[in-house]
Amino acid sequence: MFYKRESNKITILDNAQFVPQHILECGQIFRYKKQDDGSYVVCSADKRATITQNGAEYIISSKDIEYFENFFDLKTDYAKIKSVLSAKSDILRQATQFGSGIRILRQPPLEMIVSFIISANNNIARIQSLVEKLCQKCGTNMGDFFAFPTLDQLLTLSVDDLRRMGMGFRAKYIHSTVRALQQKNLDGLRDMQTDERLQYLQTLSGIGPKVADCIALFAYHDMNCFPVDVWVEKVYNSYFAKEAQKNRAKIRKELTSTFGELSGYAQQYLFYFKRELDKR
DNA sequence: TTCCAGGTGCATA
DNA sequence: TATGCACATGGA
Repeated sequence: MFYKRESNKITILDNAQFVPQHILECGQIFRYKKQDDGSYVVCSADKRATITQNGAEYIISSKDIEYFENFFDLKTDYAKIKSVLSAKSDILRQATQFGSGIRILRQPPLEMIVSFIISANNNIARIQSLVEKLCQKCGTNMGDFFAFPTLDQLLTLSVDDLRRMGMGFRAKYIHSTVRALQQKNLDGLRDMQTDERLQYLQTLSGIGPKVADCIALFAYHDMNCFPVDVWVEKVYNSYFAKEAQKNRAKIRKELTSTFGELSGYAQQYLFYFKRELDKR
């Protein structure tokens, strides 16, 4: 075990397998904040945790510690995954080294569905601010933070309410999708095969192939998925393409056939690697 | 001012 | 099946 769980905290003993910056800043979660002292506050559904550093160790503190043990996917061996991916190509070796502490979070389906509808043609800073506005507008006040809204709470919002928050053309997508979800048990999607799950998700308004992949990956931990966005397009054309390719379906097909059931992991290492490098 | 952001939906050929 | 364009908004 690389971590120790107690009643209200988890101590990460091996920081080669857990780096908060890598985990939180690789684009899979929008509800986190870095504090002035370097610690992080992370929110998911109606739960909250803080991550602080103590020498070579990280401490995750929360009153819902079992939830966050699962949330951070602590039972998966990422050393093994990185080792397999590194052997695939030089760029994967570099990417897994660069984002060595990445872990794919296990997040609530409803929160991922709404958040990634908001993500369409949007930038990460703005997605974060819109998700936070949504929580403040109709999520439960937990004292020191606002919970992500429940389906019932989301159902109280009109298209105009959503527009006033700044959702733009996504307002009607969210409005329509939360209504469709009244008839659906989102936990039932856990038992589906990859294609069936993606197919269902794409029947929802505002969800196309890329957003469906993100939801499957971050809410259902389906590692057969490889979301292709502008950044993955850059990754593909920089490191994998024989000739320039803009067709995202073709890019996805080739990359999933390269990485198989480790696709989701590979996607996050590559996304984080390319995006951070281009920022500099 | 113009461009761009973790795309999708819809019309057209 | 494939391509092109509109869609809101705010930061760089």
